[in-house]
Amino acid sequence: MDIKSEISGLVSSFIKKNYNIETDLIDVQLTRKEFQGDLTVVLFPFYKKIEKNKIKSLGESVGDFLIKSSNNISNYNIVGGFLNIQISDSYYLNFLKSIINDRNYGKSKNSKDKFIVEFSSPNTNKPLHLGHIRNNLLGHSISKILEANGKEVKNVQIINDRGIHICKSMVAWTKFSNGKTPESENVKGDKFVGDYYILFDKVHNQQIDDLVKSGLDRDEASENTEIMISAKEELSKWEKNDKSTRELWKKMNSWVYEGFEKTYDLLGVSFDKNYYESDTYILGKEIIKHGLKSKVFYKNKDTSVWIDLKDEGLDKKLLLRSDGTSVYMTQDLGTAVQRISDYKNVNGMIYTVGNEQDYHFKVLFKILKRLGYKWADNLYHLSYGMVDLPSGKMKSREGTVVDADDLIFSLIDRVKETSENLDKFKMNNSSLDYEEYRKIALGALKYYILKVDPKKNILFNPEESIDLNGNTGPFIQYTYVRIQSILKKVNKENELNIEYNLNEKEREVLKVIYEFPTVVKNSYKELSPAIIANYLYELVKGFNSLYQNLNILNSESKDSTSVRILISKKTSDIIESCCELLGIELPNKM
RNA sequence: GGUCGCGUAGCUCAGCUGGAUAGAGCAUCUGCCUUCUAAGCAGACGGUCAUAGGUUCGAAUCCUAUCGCGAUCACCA
Repeated sequence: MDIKSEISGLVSSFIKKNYNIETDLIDVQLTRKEFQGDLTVVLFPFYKKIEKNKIKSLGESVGDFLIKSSNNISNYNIVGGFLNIQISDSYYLNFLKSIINDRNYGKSKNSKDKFIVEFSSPNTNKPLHLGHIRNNLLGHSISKILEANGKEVKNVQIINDRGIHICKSMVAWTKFSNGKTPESENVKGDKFVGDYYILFDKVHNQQIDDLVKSGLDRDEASENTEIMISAKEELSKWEKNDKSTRELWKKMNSWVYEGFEKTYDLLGVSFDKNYYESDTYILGKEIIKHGLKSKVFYKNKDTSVWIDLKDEGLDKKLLLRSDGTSVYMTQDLGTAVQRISDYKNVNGMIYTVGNEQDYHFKVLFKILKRLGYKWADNLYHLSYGMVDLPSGKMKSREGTVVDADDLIFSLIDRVKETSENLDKFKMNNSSLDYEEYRKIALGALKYYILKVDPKKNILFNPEESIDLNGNTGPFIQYTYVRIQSILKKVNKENELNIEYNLNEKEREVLKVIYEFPTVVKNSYKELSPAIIANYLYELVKGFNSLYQNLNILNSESKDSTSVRILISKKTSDIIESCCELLGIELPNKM
């Protein structure tokens, strides 16, 4: 039985019996580091029921009672209104013994719940950037966290593969490429297509300037440049299913997908299924039709379709343009319904999308509910803050967007350089493999991004902000690698003597290990990888302190050696588990 | 203007459903490489938790107002 609930139960029954005080759930919490003890019962609430000067004697009698009735409790002390309870060494040691070979420690048994997690969801007109990195890392990590909590998880993305933005790239390519391809130029496909999108913008702006010179006002000019008109024609041809347009569209999108795949590989993410807006908008339109029939939606005079959500504190929302074409919301309705019917019996769906779309998802979920879908109650928008740069926001127009691939490769270079300057490698004239540099660089990036609460904005300085020292991914990887080299030196299983007296540092680490299952649950409840990341740091820091200050091997007694080896082993297991939840790979050497 | 989110050390961030003297890392300064890897350890310095009220035995945490920053309120996605 969990020791917390054991104490909670003992205390409340004791107080009821001896003081005749009915209590709510007794709050048992972890004792703060500065004080002696492991768990703390807060006695302040009893101020109301008994006189203040009797609190201490109340605490004492509770403490004495606890020691008498549980052999897991070895001691207690009272500071102010806090009853600090010390858990016996044998409890910790038995606990360690019981989990030492449990590779799934902290994870829940399969509950057969099925979840869909959507993330990434790019446009197909340009490469992935830093914002997508945060999205991908969050989505991937949440997916792993759900799995650790016993859910069956499907990872999906919705690819925005149609619209004016793709047509822009298509027009620019047709006009200016002379038939060049990613292969012929040896450029990554998404980058290749993105470059034509940029080229479109450049030509477009020139033509605007020309038109302005000839007397048009700027807004008008921007709608009427030669190249923009071509793009619109291309879009309309696409809508009409024009064969050559569709073929070009397919070709250029396939280039982009190839490029995306490479970036996903680099990030270590993958998807069970991709959805395409070019498919789902059709279903979306069907849903609108039904919604009109059932009067959930209404038609304006101009034949555009709307929903009125004013009575829910929201506004009216457009669902179909007057020309019958679909909008963002139309497609999202279709996508949601499609997914649920694809996967059947879905218990929850999580959308990993930036917080600029908070309102959109509020409305989407409301609409689905009004349409009568029962599962609409189980939709969750995992909303995250923007990634800002020291220079301000990322703006594609100003060229301040940080390209995902570029960023990753420059990080790998930096890690390599830093590593080569470390004394340990210089002195032995040795170095690491590229594979290790890659893992370290990505570990740094992933940890850096995931340790921040998802809903907060991140300030990202590509030059300076990823350190390799301190509270970073590499620190965690480094600790892990050191533990492996300890464990390599001892290959025999060590017997654990339950009579052993733990010292303070050992207790510290065991306390943290004890908390792991709670942390996994919390990160699921809050949908926050940051909880895992911050926990991981606490564990690793505690362990390092133990590691450095005590001679783990060859220590004064056989017992202390075996305790420390087992702690090392379990710490290493938990680091592995946490890193898996965060998508961080662990190097073999550092 | 309406709605939503954020504001904690010089910088980047933790702080779980209210609990003890508000915690880390970076930066600055002091020690520690003959022990298992110094990408480390031990320590110093650094705070009016945006501000003002309120609830409470107790508030960074909950409520209200104000200020600051951001997002959003499109027949864009």
